[in-house]
Amino acid sequence: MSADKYVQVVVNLPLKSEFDYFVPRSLHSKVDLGKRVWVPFRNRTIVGYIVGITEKSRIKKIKEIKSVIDDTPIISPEILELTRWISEYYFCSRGEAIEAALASPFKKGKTQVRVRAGGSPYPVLENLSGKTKDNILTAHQDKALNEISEHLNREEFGVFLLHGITASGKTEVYFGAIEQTLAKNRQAIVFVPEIALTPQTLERFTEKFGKDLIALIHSRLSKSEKFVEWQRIKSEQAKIVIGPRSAIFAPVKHLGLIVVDEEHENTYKQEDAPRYHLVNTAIKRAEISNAVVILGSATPSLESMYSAKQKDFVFIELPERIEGRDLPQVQVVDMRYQRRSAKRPLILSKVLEDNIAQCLKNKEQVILFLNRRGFSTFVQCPKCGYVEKCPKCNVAVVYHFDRQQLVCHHCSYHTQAGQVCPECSAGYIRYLGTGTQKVESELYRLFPQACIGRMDSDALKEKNAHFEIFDDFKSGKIDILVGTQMLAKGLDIPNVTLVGVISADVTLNLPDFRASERTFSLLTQVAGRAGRGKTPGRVIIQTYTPEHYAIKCALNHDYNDFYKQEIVFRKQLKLPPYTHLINIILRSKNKEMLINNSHKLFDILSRHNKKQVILMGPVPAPVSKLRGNFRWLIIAKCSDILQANKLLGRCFEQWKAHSNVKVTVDVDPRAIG
DNA sequence: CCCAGTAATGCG
DNA sequence: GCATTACTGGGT
Repeated sequence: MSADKYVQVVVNLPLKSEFDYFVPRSLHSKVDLGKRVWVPFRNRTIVGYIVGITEKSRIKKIKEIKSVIDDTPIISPEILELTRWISEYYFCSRGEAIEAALASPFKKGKTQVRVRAGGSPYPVLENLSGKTKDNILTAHQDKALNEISEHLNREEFGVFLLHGITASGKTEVYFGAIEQTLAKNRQAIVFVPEIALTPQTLERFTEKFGKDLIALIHSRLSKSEKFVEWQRIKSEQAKIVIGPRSAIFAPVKHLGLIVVDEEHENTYKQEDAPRYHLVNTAIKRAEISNAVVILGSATPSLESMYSAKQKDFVFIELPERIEGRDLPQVQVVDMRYQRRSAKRPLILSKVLEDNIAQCLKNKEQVILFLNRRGFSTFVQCPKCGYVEKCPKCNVAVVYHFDRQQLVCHHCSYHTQAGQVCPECSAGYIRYLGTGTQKVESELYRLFPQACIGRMDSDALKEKNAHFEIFDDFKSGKIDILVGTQMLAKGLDIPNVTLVGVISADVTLNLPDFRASERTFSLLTQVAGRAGRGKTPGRVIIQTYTPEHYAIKCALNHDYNDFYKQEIVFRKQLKLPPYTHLINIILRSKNKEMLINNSHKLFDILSRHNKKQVILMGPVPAPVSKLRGNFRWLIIAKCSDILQANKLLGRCFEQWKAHSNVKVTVDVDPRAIG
């Protein structure tokens, strides 16, 4: 008679504990780590994931598993380990982390893919050559690749930070490293910030390796399409996985290389539980599999650059553009000294207007960048000063011209735009502040003969086809493209010779300690869109603060200078990368209860704190009201996340918050609040 | 002492 | 997260 069997199971609920179940003898041979089981839970039956198998349990009244769902484990030991680490580092349950890992083929997914006539809506891989093929590396590329190769050959874990200015040929280095990985019979994962927006990257990958070796994962795939890609990866037919951050859970068997392109991008941070950051998580996965990580960027995040300076990452550099192309000439326009008319707002300076006209004359294309969508960013009554706000979020509503609506950019609230002030009904509402729609209409007025396109998240919804805008711009149908930050990435169009930044101040003045970093990075990326062909490019940046170092350094294409200045400020204020932040966001519809419970939690935290963390707050969050919930904030700064999380865990147990006060913990948040 | 509405409890 | 249980207080 063999011993009894019990399994430890986690479920997709925000519960930190594991649950023991008895395994009936008939199922002994079926249970295995990483398999799913049906288990009785309260009065219902739910899916659980087996994370442990033992011969005894301390639970008195134990229940038994109903059945085993999978014939073979759907979660590999590596992913089990990775998700356990995610739950500990990012303060979520193991069940939630595993759920995120499986989300790709087994959960969400479009049931149908819309196909437009004459083409396909998302990048489709064409088998162009099927073989690796055109390339002589520059001296810098060669040197960078050699350093990485050494590591790849030893099959040893290591992280490389590849700092390559725009158009310096980072992709060629990725290609070389991938070739080496394939030669060793191992697989690679390549991360891109937003798959639908980088069709050109994909094209280059298929040209190089052929579509048979590539598995492409993105959010628009249907469930069955995702499943097919998953199978191709599992069976090792596909050797190269290209995808967004969720591809970190791809069932790659022999992982040799992880490439994170544009590693500084904010989209690599997941905004709901589990709130993991891809760069951090990719490094962990590589560590588990003895793989190599390449983080590539023209503007590395302060965190990554700091790690490189500390010698935790190996730093490699591509300081020159390929084919000896010059960096675009950047000009900063001080908007304080621009002549303005009393009639209309100042949107385009004379310099920018003249340069656009010149481009149109030369049949060259123009990109105009403004990181704010909508028409007017706020509406105000000139008589009584009333500014219309979202009743659920307490932020100013944005006027959208096409819909004739006032729209909240935080929730789904929208209302019909009126003309008369709803407060004093005396004044006529004024539409102030400039968004992409207003820029678009100004361009129609100034250049009636030009073809103008707009590219922001609203345009995608309206037309339901941003690839069309992309295609039209690429083919030269569109002369001037106006858009938000989604224009900053990946666009590689030789005929674009002018890039205009309508206002560099939008991102610079956000209440966020990363505002300077984001501004510098956006300006650099956006400037990199100009002059990718034979004609040298030109960049015009409009700003009211031309003396700011983020703008000056972007003007000089000087990342090192920017880093030097920014890192001092981070050190002084004890901000990342000198410390880790943990955002503890409390929310409730009941304001009094929220404030009470926030103070209560803060007191418990202070009492238990043995210098694991530095506590700040509790204060109203920067977004003090969101979708009807009031929000308060406690910030913890620490040097050791795991230690700090243990403290948080103990305090939450004691806290016993009022049941309508909810709390979320965001580890290494991208912004405060 | 009943019950409805709300807060606390704990899931194996 | 959410169903179950405990509690609170107002009403008869």
